[in-house]
Amino acid sequence: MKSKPTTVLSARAVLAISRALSDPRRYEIFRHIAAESCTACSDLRSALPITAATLSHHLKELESCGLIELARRGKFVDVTFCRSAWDAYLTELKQI
Amino acid sequence: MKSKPTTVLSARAVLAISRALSDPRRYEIFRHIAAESCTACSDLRSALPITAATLSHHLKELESCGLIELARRGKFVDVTFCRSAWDAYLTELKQI
DNA sequence: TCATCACTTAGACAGTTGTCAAACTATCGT
DNA sequence: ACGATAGTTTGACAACTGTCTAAGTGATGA
Repeated sequence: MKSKPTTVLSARAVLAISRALSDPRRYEIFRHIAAESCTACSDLRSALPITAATLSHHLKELESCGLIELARRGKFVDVTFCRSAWDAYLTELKQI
Repeated sequence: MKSKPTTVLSARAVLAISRALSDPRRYEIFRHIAAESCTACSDLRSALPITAATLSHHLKELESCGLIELARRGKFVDVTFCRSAWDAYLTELKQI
């Protein structure tokens, strides 16, 4: 009996996630987001020594591989961790 | 009670492995190795469309992050999958 | 010993990527 | 309407990386 209803990830998707995690800064950003589950963009900026432009770039990378979601809320941008994508990724790796 | 006696990976080690897996070709090579558990270098060459030099480069990358081990056996090089490193990596990621 | 085989090293090149400053867009408060 | 705030886009640059060819190393077999 399978207890995981997670989506199956293509090889491309797995690679995209691995690539996203392979940068030190992006990895740290990602861990912050995952730990908080949902953060404001500006919280990340004050927590990490990083330019707004660079943070924006990294967030877009993390979003494009499905690990996070970005949503505008007025002036701000909410960042939410997509645990389902993360679980799917781990499930895929576990098969190795 | 912990059932996993795996080594704890530093953040650097995790990053090194993620980086190693982020290249399409290297990922494919790695999966071959993991599937076979132990292969000869030349088997990989015949299984993948790749130059000897490039393969050598990728194997060294995979070795330097601890995912595989390389051992000379006469003319040949044996490639073995280090499951303990892989398990340690997954354990680390699972904590996210 | 000599040619071949299996792989490594060195060097070069093209493409990618992380980074920042500066200019831009959009929203909020006054 | 205006200025401040939050984030994005653009453009540029340096550093890195994957790839190949060519030359080198070392073992094997005749």
